[in-house]
Amino acid sequence: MARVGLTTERLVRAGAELADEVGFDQVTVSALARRFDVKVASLYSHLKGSQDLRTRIALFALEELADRAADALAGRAGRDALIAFAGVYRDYAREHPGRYAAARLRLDPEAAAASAGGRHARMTRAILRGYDLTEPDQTHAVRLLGSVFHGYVSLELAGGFSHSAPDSQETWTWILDRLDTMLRDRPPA
Amino acid sequence: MARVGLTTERLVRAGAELADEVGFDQVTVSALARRFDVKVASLYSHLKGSQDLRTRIALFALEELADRAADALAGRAGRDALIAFAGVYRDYAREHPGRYAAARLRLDPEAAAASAGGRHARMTRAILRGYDLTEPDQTHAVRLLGSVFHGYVSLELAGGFSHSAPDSQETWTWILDRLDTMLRDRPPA
DNA sequence: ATGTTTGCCTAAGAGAATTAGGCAAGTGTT
DNA sequence: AACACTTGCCTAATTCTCTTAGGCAAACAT
Repeated sequence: MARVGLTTERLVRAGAELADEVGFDQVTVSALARRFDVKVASLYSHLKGSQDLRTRIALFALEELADRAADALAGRAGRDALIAFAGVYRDYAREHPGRYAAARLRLDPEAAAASAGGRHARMTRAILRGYDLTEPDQTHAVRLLGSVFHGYVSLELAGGFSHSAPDSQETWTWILDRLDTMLRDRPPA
Repeated sequence: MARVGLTTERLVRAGAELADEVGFDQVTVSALARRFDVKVASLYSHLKGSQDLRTRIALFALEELADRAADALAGRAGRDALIAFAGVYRDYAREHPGRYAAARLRLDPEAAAASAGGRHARMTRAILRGYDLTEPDQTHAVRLLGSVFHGYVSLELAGGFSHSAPDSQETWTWILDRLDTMLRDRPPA
């Protein structure tokens, strides 16, 4: 009985790849076992079960995404930071649709607290410090940016913008441009 | 063997209710059969299977949502129309989270073509006629509104805005106000 | 070499999806 | 009212995934 060398770490990484290939919904302990050419029960030494696997993939994706966002933000501010940050989300979702879907998994409170969710929120706030917003407005803006990025990326991934002109990239640029302007302008009172 | 009177129609409606109660992901032909106190195999006279059930629930939800949106739009224009239309999405998602999730199901092209997706797009364009946008800008704006509404509603449903001030309603109003202003303003060049 | 840990196994049982084939409750004809 | 006919719901069987329990041997420490 040759040992394959399973670890939770390797399983989660492989699960993330599997998600990108077949969709996060299709990630199953059975499929993962097949991928390692191992019996299903063997995974239960490393994972609590199916739900645990999904949660771990989600946490992994959130970290990876936060790392990329942090890189993109380094040395940028204002409009540049906004564009770079937004691009990270969009690119990640297109490169890794399964992981992106995983990152949107609804986590239970304890998992959420241990997740990179907080980093994401802090980075968004950091970008907004480049704009001159009062406190409640900053929170509103955090929520707006989250909504636009997530919403756009979801719809694009679902194929919503693929069969009509103008192409998606143009709209993306247009939207970021308007958001930047909106945040810069003083509210009309 | 008393006949219960199953029909595709009744099954889909019950499936939609089930989705609202336990989540769209948990909607299963088995659960649906239990709900009608009937054996699972009996549903296969009315549905092609599990995937067919989910697709039908999605189409049902899209129609229902489009009907509500059309009602809300009747007799309104401009900013009022925007606010009413957006409110329909948000309220629907909060009243019927399972159906809303169903409506976001990725449909195969033929199902998508037969869906109310086109009505949704046309209504969004109708709202934008109240603003003075050139053609490409109108398409960009359709996509922006879709992204914001969907993104906001998803995040709110996932509990993203529930544990911090200011409350979600305030942000919602703030966002719609900014969108209205943005669409009204001539672009800065 | 020896004992301990532990990685992967076999076995077994439950729930979900799907297909094939059967009987009786309805429906329509005469 | 009796006829066949359609069809709604059934039983039965197969496949697949998830999960737990318990076992053997490989890796590791000494």
